[in-house]
Amino acid sequence: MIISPKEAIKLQKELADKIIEQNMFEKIDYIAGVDVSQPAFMQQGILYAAVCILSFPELELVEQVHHFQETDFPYIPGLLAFREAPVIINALEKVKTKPDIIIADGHGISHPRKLGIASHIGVLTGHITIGCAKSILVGKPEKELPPKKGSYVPLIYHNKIIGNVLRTKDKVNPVYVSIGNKITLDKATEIVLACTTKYRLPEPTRLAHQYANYARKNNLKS
DNA sequence: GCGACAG
DNA sequence: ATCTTGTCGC
Ligand SMILES: [Mg+2]
Repeated sequence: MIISPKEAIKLQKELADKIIEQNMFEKIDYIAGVDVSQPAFMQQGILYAAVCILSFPELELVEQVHHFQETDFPYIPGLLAFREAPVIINALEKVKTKPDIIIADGHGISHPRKLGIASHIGVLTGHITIGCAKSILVGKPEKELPPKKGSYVPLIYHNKIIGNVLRTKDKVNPVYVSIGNKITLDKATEIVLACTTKYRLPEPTRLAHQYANYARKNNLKS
């Protein structure tokens, strides 16, 4: 029962209606970063997912887990979640320290059908999620982005604001922040910036990427 | 029909 | 996404 791209698109349209664009949290003590690592140019193969839990606002690593499994779904722009979300969700179930917010490496509602991987994970798990992508899938920046860290401009698609283009480091390419689930764009942007130190990517996602890569290269089991 | 196109 | 050392710019 391998879901087809056509069925995947239909499912995205249904799940998109379940997204809540309001802050559904009160306190933020722990933030998780999730990402996936895979062998070069392997459409079919094993995917390693990593979840890094950081204390907030200290940003100290308090727990990290990984999980790996085979995949059959190829990478198709717009359908990334059907390839990466399964292993990520399984990894999340191994975590002891339940995160208040999850930041995913990819888009949230800044997606052709409003259901990028961050929203996909949010709707399926009920978690509060934020999308933080490294490049644009759809939309265009409203105007030129100033070079200073902390500056941001709206990401526009069909004349609507779907996210924010955020500069997380002086004179370095920005990241694209969007609502995943149960949070507002303003709060999501504020949190991503608060999670940023000396690198382009926010610490949760940066560390998850690093650990997923480490787990895969060292054939970590479990 | 053509071009764009997260990771 | 990943491969992979040195090298250029701030
Ligand atoms: Mg990734």
